[in-house]
Amino acid sequence: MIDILRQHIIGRLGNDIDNLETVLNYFKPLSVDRNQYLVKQGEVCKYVYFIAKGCLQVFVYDNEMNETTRDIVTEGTWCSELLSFGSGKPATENIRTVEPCELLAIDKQSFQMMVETIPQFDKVYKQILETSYANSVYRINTFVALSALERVKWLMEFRPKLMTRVSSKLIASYLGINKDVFSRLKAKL
Amino acid sequence: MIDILRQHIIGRLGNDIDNLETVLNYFKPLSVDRNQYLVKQGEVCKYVYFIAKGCLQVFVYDNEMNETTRDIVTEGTWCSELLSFGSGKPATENIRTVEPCELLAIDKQSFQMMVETIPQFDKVYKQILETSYANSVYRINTFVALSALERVKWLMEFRPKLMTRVSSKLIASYLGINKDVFSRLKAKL
DNA sequence: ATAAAATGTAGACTTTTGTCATTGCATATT
DNA sequence: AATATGCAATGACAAAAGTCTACATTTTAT
Repeated sequence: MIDILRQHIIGRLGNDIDNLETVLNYFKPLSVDRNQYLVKQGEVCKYVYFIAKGCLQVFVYDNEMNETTRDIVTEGTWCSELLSFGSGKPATENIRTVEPCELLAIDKQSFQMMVETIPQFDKVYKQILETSYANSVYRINTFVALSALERVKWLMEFRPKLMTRVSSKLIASYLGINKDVFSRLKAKL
Repeated sequence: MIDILRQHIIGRLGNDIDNLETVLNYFKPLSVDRNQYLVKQGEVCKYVYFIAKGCLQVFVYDNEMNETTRDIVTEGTWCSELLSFGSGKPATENIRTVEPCELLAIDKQSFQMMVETIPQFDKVYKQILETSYANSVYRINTFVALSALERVKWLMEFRPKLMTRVSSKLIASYLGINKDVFSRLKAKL
């Protein structure tokens, strides 16, 4: 399992990293059932997770406990409530497993030790932050002006695998449209 | 004008900074007319701007040249297409003055020299990035699930000054709703 | 100061989206 | 195996949002 992370890091920083194996030892492998919370709104996010296998939902609750999903994240990527992880302040979002997952978790202390051990690793946090920011910006610029139908088309073009992998309910909350509407629009296409 | 930036930096890093005045000298003051582009989609963003006075619009064009506004930024804050500035890749967004502006601009070379001169300044980039990310996340989680009316209410609660300061057209493109709808909803409240 | 251009509002109408109730199906639970 | 639970699809209807036109007003440019 750890090999997936090894490949990921080599892909980003190159394979001339001295203490790569030491670094990898900082990560704790976790097997998690589906529908388990990794992060809860209001609590501090203590880990950054690398998803070796599975799928996570990043979302918030509104007043009526409806879910709005900001992101659906699958294997080969990082996931965390970064701002809480970085600052130690309460998280503003929830993260929950959508499927049984294989995760590699690193806590803040280890993360900081890692940064000291391997100067290059400082870049990783920055890279994750920049990627996260880029995704958010993209999402705002893409979604805000799109109609429900256009959002569905977007999904089918750019994240087609999600259509079959996760529930319609989840996708609807990701697209910001009603689940009944989503069902109808799918039928239309 | 430079004093506004001085105060801003002191407010963030404290006033025990050795070379503060040297740092401030890196910034070029700019007076810009309204409706001038600071950054264009497709071109590289070469500066980070501090807004001493005025108002900027951060937006994208869609296929029909409609504008979608991701942010409206006023004095006392930083503004840039950070990802382009950081990577040297083409910008994905446009930035344009909404009013005549007094800006303080710093280019990348100066920015990097500054980071070397004042180690603390490394934090500034990270802070700007984190703040930008936090804003984006907030915006997604807030807006995606809100109706047009709720978005207008949100604006009146959290950014009431914009209502009188900038055009309804601009606000509508910021809220992601039609300008006629925006006009009607305002009348309702 | 004046003309030109852009903006804001309003009404009538169309289209899109949301809500609710119903049904069938699949998946857990005991 | 029987029951409960959650999810997806559909129809009927209500509500919201978008479009288009017209017109008044404000702002900008000359």
